[in-house]
Amino acid sequence: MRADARKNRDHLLATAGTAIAEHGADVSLRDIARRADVGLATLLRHFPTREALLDALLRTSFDELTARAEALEASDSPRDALVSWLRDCVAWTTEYRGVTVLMAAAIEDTESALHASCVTLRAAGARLLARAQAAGAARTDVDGADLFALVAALAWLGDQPSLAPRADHLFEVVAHAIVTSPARTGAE
Amino acid sequence: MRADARKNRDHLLATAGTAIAEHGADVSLRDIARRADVGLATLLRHFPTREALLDALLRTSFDELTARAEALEASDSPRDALVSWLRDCVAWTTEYRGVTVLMAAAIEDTESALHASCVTLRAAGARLLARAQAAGAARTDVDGADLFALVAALAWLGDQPSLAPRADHLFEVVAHAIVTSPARTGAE
DNA sequence: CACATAAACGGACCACTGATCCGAATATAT
DNA sequence: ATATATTCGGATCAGTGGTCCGTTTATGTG
Repeated sequence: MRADARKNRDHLLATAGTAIAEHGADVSLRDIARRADVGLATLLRHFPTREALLDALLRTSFDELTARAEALEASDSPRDALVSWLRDCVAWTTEYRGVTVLMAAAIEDTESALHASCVTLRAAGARLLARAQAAGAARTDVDGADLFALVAALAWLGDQPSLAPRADHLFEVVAHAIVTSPARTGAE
Repeated sequence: MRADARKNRDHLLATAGTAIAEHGADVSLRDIARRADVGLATLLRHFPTREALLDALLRTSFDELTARAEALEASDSPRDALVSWLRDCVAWTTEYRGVTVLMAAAIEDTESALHASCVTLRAAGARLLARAQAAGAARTDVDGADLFALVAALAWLGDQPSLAPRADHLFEVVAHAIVTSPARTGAE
């Protein structure tokens, strides 16, 4: 890749990061390009779709989340590991308002640039869930896809300004519905 | 109101109903106008915003849901009354894809044409919840706003094509999290 | 029935969106 | 220094919700 192209790409990524953090994931691509002192066509050449841009932007976060899931697989409490990882997932999405809808669309759209990352994330969650289930610490009638959907719904909830104040509390309620009751997570 | 205006209004409402049922609540207003053989300006004069159009379109459904809630207040099982009403709410939104997001935005936007209907609905749910709580059949740490948010999240889940297959199952999971455990609802 | 007037209509327009094209500018290798 | 392949971005397109204003039309009064 040519040096100037690389510079533009990096600059665009940085600009997109702040723009999305400020105005949500459906900010105008033209605005991002403008703020990066670059033509819209340039942005679209580097990132042909909004999904592609987000994928590049969120890839490291994705990787951190999956890495954290793997680390937690060695934890001594499968229940706490699961709940705490789920909490991290939901909390992470609050950084980038609007990303949840795109992820939900991407998980079953193999064409989407976000598809692979979403599938990986779901698999990581599924492993944590399976471990908790094996330890008798989680309902056995939910699977990885259920978990993904539930996290997405809770994240969406946090994205809606009017519902966001309830998000944390409802996370606890829903989390208790998944992990089996013996000992409460102690967070409420 | 002049006779021709009334006719246009009714025709627009009918056309909007089918258009939204087909393509979701964010279908192009221009399309609706076109299909109704009417100028976009005419649609926007009758219904100045998309919310206003939806409010007119969904008002009867809203009223049916609140009426049903009131009827259920006399039921002999506060727990079943609550769960079955919640199920109805979620099921209803599947008729009009995309309406959930607008309702979530409207519940705290007093300017929105949907605001009043949403507030009424939330109040109806809150009464059913309070009754269940009084009967010891529901968690006491959730309120009407929590209920509204939870229903919205589950409805949103059903709106996402990739997550929709899980919606029914997850409704049961979440419902069990709200009503207290003594007797399962028997739906799983 | 004819006509005046108030009401409703809709085409033309605006600013905005994502997207595409292609001539101009430019970095890089020879 | 030059040739070439790469990158750039302005112009343009079809689409969106929204507004304006001249034209049409329904309606009730003389």
